[in-house]
Amino acid sequence: MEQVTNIFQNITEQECSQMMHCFQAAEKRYSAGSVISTYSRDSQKIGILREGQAILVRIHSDGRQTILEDLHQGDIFGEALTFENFDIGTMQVVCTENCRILFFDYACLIRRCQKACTFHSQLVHNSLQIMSRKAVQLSERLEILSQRSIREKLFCYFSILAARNGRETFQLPFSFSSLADYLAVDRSAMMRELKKMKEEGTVEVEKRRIVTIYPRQPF
Amino acid sequence: MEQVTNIFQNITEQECSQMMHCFQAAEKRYSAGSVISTYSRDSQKIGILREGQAILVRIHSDGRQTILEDLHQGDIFGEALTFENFDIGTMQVVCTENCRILFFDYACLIRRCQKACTFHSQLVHNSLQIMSRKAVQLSERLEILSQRSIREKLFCYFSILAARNGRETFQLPFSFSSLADYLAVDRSAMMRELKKMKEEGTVEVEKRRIVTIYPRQPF
DNA sequence: CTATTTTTGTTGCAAATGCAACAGTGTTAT
DNA sequence: ATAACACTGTTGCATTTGCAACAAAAATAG
Repeated sequence: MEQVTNIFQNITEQECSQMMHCFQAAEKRYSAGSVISTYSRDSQKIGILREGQAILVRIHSDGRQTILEDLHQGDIFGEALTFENFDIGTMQVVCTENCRILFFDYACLIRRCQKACTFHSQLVHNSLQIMSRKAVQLSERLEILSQRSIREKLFCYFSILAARNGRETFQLPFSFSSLADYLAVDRSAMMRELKKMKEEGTVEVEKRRIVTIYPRQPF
Repeated sequence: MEQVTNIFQNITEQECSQMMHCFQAAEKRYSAGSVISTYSRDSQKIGILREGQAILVRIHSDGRQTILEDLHQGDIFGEALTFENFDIGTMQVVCTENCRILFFDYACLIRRCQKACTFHSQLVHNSLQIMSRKAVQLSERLEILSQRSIREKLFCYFSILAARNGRETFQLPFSFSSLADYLAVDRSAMMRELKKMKEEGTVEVEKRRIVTIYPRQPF
């Protein structure tokens, strides 16, 4: 079974164009910094982030705002999907990069349309996959951030990457600066810790290539 | 619109029992510490956590394990929903409390059964709601844990609770010990910080009743 | 190729944090 | 009623961390 990253995965070109019509789909572009107003205006639409990055924010009464969710390529969003018991209009989707977004009717996703398109099951499956994979990713990062020290955070993240790669060696997916952001720690403090770990021989670092050397397990 | 916490919300009793048959549903009980083996054996089943708590863990080759997800009441899980590009059998759902779990066929959820039950849309809608609400919750905690200091973490969490309650006063949903766990900080350090904040007058604490006093916004 | 920007690597220092340990208070079980 | 247990509140101390600041290397743009 393959990994689902695209809501239209395993749906043919032909079915897609058929569906676009069926669902009254429309693609729109937004520039970095702009607010996707369709979000609050038409709660019946859901959006698929085809390209770019965005955030889902909640606006507090005092003007402060909380980031509720980070949205990346392939993510699905829409009021129909995030409704909680707070007021409509207090939430916004804001583009942090130039975005390309495909909107379509939420009702179409959850029930079959008149024409009884056969790919509906696949579409629902893909949606569920994308959302549950997101939960796993978020939980993964939560586990990392729950670690108390920088050293533990590094270890935790490294072992996830190692496991994902199936070996003790792997490539960092981003720069050390971004790594510090991802681990939510100070970059210089992280570098210092990394240096110590190298000296102690618990990791080997060469550019973005990392080799983890697990300490002997006590038992 | 109301908050969806139960996958069967807005589905009548009658439809439910009809569905149970339709979906070959079965409820099982697990005691704390036990592994839900159905998870890896029958990948076509999904589970609904009706009662209790569980975790989704990945078992590494060296015996170590990573918690991928925390599962709480109402959560949906199943291999069909969490499959990534790692081996089957390396993941387990382990009960951390006594659990009551309802299993049913995943295929039934995503496509209409022979009898064309009308509540399918509702079921799919509920599933999507539950999963997206989970993403919001996880992101919320991520934002909190991304804060650098204990003070910022407290503020961040308190303002989320305040916003949720619609006022500056609210009740902590759990003990201070649990709060420290939730914020992933040392309890005594948190108490110390809380004391400082009380002295400075930025919060009022009386048992589990918290009043946040926002500092004047600079502009 | 050169200028500019981003990333990496370092350090001193003050402040924040975790740890350990203990006492007091409240809660629950027997 | 009393014991057992969980939660709260506190403190000293060693360690870790964040911050600020700077230099060098690497990547990118013009």
